[in-house]
Amino acid sequence: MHAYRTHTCGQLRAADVGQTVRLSGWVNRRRDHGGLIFIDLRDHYGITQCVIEPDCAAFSTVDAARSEWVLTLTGKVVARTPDTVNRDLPSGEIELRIETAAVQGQAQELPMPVFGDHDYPEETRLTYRFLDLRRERLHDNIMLRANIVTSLRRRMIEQGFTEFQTPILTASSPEGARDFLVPSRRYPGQFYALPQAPQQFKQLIMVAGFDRYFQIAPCFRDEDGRADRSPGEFYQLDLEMSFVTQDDVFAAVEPVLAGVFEEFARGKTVTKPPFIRIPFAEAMLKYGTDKPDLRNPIEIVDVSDVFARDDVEFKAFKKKTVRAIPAPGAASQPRSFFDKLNEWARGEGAPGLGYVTFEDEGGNLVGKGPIAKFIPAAAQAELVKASGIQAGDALFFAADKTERAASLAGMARTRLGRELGLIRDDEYKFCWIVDFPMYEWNEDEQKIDFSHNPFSMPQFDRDAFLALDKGDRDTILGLKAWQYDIVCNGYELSSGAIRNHDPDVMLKAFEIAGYAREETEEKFKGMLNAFRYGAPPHGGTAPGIDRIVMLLAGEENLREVTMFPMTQSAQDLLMNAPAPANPKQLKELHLRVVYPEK
RNA sequence: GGGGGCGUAGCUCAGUUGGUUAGAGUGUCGGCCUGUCACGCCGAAGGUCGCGGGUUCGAGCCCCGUCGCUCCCGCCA
Repeated sequence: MHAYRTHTCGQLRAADVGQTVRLSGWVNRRRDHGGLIFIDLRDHYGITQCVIEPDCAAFSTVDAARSEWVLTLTGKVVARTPDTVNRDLPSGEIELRIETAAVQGQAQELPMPVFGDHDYPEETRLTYRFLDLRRERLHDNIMLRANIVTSLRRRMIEQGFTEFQTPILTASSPEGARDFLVPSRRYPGQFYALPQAPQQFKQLIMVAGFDRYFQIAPCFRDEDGRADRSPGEFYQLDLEMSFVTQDDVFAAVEPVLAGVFEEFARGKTVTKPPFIRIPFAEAMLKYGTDKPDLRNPIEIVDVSDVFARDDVEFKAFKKKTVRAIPAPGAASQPRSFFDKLNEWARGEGAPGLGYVTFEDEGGNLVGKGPIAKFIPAAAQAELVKASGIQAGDALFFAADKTERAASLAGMARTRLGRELGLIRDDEYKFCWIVDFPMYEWNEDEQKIDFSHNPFSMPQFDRDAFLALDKGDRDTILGLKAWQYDIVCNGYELSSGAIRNHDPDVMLKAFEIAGYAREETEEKFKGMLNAFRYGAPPHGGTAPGIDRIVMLLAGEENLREVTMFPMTQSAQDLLMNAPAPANPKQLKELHLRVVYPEK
């Protein structure tokens, strides 16, 4: 007989009755009836009830065992009597009658019980992650993650992509997030950087002629965390293809994502390809964000013109961008509902959130509420027409400079959707956001910045682009890029582009963003050089693995789908990182620590 | 870097207007219990009320500071 087990704890059934078997696992639960002890033995595969009576030689061993001790139990599989069958347990028709018992590992009093589905503070869960990972919810989430990754790999390989590894120790990149730096021992004062993404490598792989690349790639960015953004590191399904247009990339990615979501959606509906494409500008108008949750039926409309009318006397909205957010059925909400939203808007830095409710009076929709009296019937009729609202609905207004009005309207849309219960939670709704602006105006530094990915190809004639100069500011800020995001249920799942593979256009693109040609040459030497020896047109994208798993697991926090996450403040409480380096290490690396003052 | 929430027994939490000895559940330990599966019953131990300072006759509670976790803003090509 095997030293530890003949079966797993999830394996034994009525058909195994009579066999002598050996199980190993953790004590999930111990029930002591004095003369009779039940042990629920748990391993990765399941739970089997084991029972022992006092006349057995192993009794004292089992009697001493406590929760989470690791035991090896040997004995006969017996059928439970009909009245003691446990229907909730796959192994519930049988139990193991313990004959011998061995303790493989004891457990101290637990800082966090494994049994049960109670919530525990993040700090405890992270410090004792190995215990948390034993618990059903996290254990299942991590297995789901593994299965999703396997499925993604299979789907990519089936589409003719090849997985390549790229370096972890590489060069720092300008633009983008803060880098993690790794000091060089051999070159005093010089540093490697961890890749923010394998961006340049995958483009070099295309130049090298490999045609279709993918990788489950670790990415490192030294930025602060959020619920949907791990601090420090995360994983992407990084992919790149040669000789493709935007449509080709979409056609390659859609079946992979739709497929993997179908596979793991557990009954929820998934958008069928092709996913709809929403231009960035339209998304900002209709949804007030570039990552709209399309499960929310509310669509924002611009009503600046209505409030600009001479017969509308509401001064607060004059000469501003005014966006209207229809709130279906909200007219019947109590006054407190509107007050709460107004208070929330103030908290977001807005002057407030005006509203008009609409009711049917003799076949006409009539506006009610604090600001309705400033809007004459003709203007109200225009609001109704523009927003498509009906009797019993309300219309909220966000008024400000265009960008702020759009953003506030977007947040109000999300909030209203949630509070009015308009968002179905049994759907995964995908869309592409396309036609991102290439550049944006940096108000603080009074300069032009890359809006998103500096490696994207501008949607503009090559010669005309090369001829742009400072005087063409409006043209430059109006430029679109071959740049696209995939959004699902309000989460940005993926960002990608058709790349700029033309060294002249690339130098020009960086020059517009304020980088001297020499600087760009220096920073991107490897890639620019490669582009001068025959570069194919190419493009790709990189769906975030962690967010995909989070969505499919129905979680709202990445730590629930990450095996060993850091805290929001980027500490690893289990391994105790970061930690001071010892003097010998520092000396070898030619480093001296200068602590911040105060 | 900034704002909000939280921090009381191993764990989850309650704790009144600032007032006697800070409670409950769970876990732990001891006793009883042969069919439980959140087993049950009896009993016990267990507290730097995150930390430091202040106000007060008196602080878990009020004030100031600080630390940690978390959510958000900034940041995230």
